[in-house]
Amino acid sequence: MNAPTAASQPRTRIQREKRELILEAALEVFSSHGFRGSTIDQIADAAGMSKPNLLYYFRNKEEIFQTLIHRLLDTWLAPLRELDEAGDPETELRSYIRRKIEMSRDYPRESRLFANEILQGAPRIMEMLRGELKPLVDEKAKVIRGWMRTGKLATADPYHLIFAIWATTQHYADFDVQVCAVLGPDRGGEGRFEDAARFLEKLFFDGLRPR
Amino acid sequence: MNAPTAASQPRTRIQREKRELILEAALEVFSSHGFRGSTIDQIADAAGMSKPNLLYYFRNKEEIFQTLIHRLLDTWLAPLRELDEAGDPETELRSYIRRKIEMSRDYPRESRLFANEILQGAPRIMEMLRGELKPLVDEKAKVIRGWMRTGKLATADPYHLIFAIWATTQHYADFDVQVCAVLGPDRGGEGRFEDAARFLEKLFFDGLRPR
DNA sequence: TTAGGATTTGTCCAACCGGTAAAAAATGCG
DNA sequence: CGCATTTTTTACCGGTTGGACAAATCCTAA
Repeated sequence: MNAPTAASQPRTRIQREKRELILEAALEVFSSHGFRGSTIDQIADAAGMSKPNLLYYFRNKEEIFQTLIHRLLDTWLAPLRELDEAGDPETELRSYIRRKIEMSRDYPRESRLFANEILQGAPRIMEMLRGELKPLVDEKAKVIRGWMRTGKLATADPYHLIFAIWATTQHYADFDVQVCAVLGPDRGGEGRFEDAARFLEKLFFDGLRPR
Repeated sequence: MNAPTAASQPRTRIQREKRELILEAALEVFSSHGFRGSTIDQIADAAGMSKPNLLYYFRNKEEIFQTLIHRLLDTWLAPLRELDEAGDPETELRSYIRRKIEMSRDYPRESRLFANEILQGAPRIMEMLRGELKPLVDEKAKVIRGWMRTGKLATADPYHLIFAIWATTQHYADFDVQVCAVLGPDRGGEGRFEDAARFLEKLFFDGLRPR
């Protein structure tokens, strides 16, 4: 009687497993074609089931996307949340940069999913940006400003600093094909993430002016 | 007799004007929905004509996209081309950053067009990346490495430096809605580009470690 | 074992999408 | 003007897409 699409919590083992399977497939498909560019058939294929079967677990395409992106947000924001006011500013920011580069290496699909959505004007996640992202950034911007006031960090706009860290680190996930095309076949190996991390830590703390 | 779709050069005044009109509309539509997410109807609407009429000027959707992106590439790479080996390294890089930020402010659609395409694996522009972008970056990377050897610039990987400049500056075009959502209504005005330029110049040259 | 719910499949549909064909209208030129 | 050429419109087509629905099958607990 109870269709799983109506249930907020899956009732059976199968429902839990299949919903996971679908979300994994949806991540794969949505992250590489965007919302409009992805079809339910593609997701169903990737999940190894028929379209009607998939639609038994999710009301529609929109609901798959929403479920997926809401579930991923916490993972995605985790590195920023871990920024610890009590820690040493330089150490904290260095490991934030490192963690973000590792996320680009290990979870590029998640990065591209968000990038795709924001690029198209974030019509489906604007709430999340204002409701969860902004408060978190506001909070951490205060922390960074506090660090700057102690003199342990040069004074700069903390918001643009956070943007700069996002941009540079996520670049290696979102624009991976470009990075690889420019670096060429010899330098395009897995080492690029380690190189990027080293470069960025140096750039962010020392800058380009020789000392 | 001669259909304009077969002609490399438009023959009449109307053909020149209408093709321009279509490309302008296509930029608007492609840049905000990506290739697959855009429909010929949307572009035709934006250009104020019917779909068959549009298809009188371009063979198909693919040709509109290719024409558009090839025409835009030069504009897009112009700032990097202007990097002058003979100039002062710091001045040259500062104005490169400024120009790129100005491009994000003045031509955000062009930035998003490329971003959208690269995010989805660059299936339609991979040739351009390898054939035009890589050689240019290789050349400019050599220039930057030369500057570093003179001691006027700290030593760092020039490729990752270029990536970092692209990432941070284009972020303000590609992720504009996120930037605005995080900065909030009070700081979301046009000043954000000027703030960004100031922040980035300082970051790239001085870094975050207090002096 | 078996009834009742959970799951899966096959079938179908209306809207949309890229693109074509041909007729109609507008344009330009001698 | 008269006529050829260019441009626009109308009508249409085959394929795809999101989604509905009911029949068939599977599972599980009593």
